[in-house]
Amino acid sequence: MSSTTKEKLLNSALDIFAESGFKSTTVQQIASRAGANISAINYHFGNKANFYAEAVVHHIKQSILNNQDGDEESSSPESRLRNLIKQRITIISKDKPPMFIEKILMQEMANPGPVMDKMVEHFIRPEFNKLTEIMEELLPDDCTESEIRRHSFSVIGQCNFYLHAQPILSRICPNFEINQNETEQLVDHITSVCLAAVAAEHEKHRKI
Amino acid sequence: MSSTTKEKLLNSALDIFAESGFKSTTVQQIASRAGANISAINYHFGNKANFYAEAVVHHIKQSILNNQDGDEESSSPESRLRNLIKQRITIISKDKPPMFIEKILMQEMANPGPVMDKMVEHFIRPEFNKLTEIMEELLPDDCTESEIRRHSFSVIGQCNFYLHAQPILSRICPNFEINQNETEQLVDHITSVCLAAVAAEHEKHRKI
DNA sequence: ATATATTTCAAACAATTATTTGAATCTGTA
DNA sequence: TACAGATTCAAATAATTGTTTGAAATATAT
Repeated sequence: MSSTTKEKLLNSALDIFAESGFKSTTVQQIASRAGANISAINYHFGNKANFYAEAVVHHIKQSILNNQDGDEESSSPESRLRNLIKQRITIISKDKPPMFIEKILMQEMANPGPVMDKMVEHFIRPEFNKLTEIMEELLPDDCTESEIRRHSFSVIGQCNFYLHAQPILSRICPNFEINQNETEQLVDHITSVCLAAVAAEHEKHRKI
Repeated sequence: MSSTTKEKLLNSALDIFAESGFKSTTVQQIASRAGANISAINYHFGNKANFYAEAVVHHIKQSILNNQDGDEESSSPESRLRNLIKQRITIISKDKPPMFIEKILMQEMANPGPVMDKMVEHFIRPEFNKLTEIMEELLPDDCTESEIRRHSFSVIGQCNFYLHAQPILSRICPNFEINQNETEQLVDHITSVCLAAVAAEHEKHRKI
């Protein structure tokens, strides 16, 4: 429990930024929650914007370390796809309400800044590349780059909806709750939708 | 060109709010662009928050009026699905870069406020209901509510990805441009993915 | 133990910004 | 024309907030 002020600031920062956004969050709030003086932020990080950026990458790196479970490179592309979808959807029930990084991502999508680039490089692009590899294996060999890309986007789009559209979901389907059971059903659903699409693509290319 | 100050304010508001978000937007900016005095906003709308809300619903209602093209209630559920997807995707190329309302929606998703409720009631729920009806027709009769819902979400998720993840897309696939041609291909793709999933669902229910 | 560097803190600073105010101007009406 | 209400405007207000400052406290190294 001997964390430095700098660490305490970094830890207090993310959930407040995630909850209220960069602009609405005051350095006072963060400093208070960290039990630190206001000027500690400028002392350790220079200014608010840089502090925000450092806090985000700090937590991204940390969450990457935590989620480095075996990737089972060997298994079939089908089960690797399922696994990727599961990892993404599971964030909802595992992270419970928080999902700080996803909320930050939302804000950066609505209002892109320098932090968006860091998020893309640190965890979006790697995951997208992994997904693309899987789809390349699954789809017919004569699929174009564009076709593969569209199938990848279909996977991401379906997953992200549940991660990012919670405020819509809770209003449109108040009884819809993503518990452990629903999570499994979602993973099954999205996986079979994507695999059905893959099968249809094979069918189409066979006819030609 | 004889628009009242109130109208000029409403028209100048949305794109600035969409671009910078509620908090970052200053009433000064909007008043300047409208060629109005700052106090006009408080005079006509009471305060900034209410002005923001009124501006959003004003433009939602207006855009609903503009997009009230024939809905062809009679045609097949397949073509109605395709049509719904097309309408949604076409926003990108039709609205060109702006897409003010979608940007506002993004911000409300990242940081929900009273405006989110109005957006849900005014155009999200109606569209969702329409989609649900279509999916009910397409899917096997013994599909559960939950299954139908998941299929609907798959449609929305895929569409919304292109509407909302532009900042990610432009970074991850700099050469990916959604022009007229790509729009058509996207509509085709999403439609066939969803119909393939529907077909698979029929297949599954037949076996049981 | 002393000197040096680092870190913390309360207070001040400077800039921004939503909102109010009260006079001036315009608009329609009798 | 003259009057009443609505609207516009420049200026003032009040509150917030990121940043700076310089002294005090703490840690580090000699």
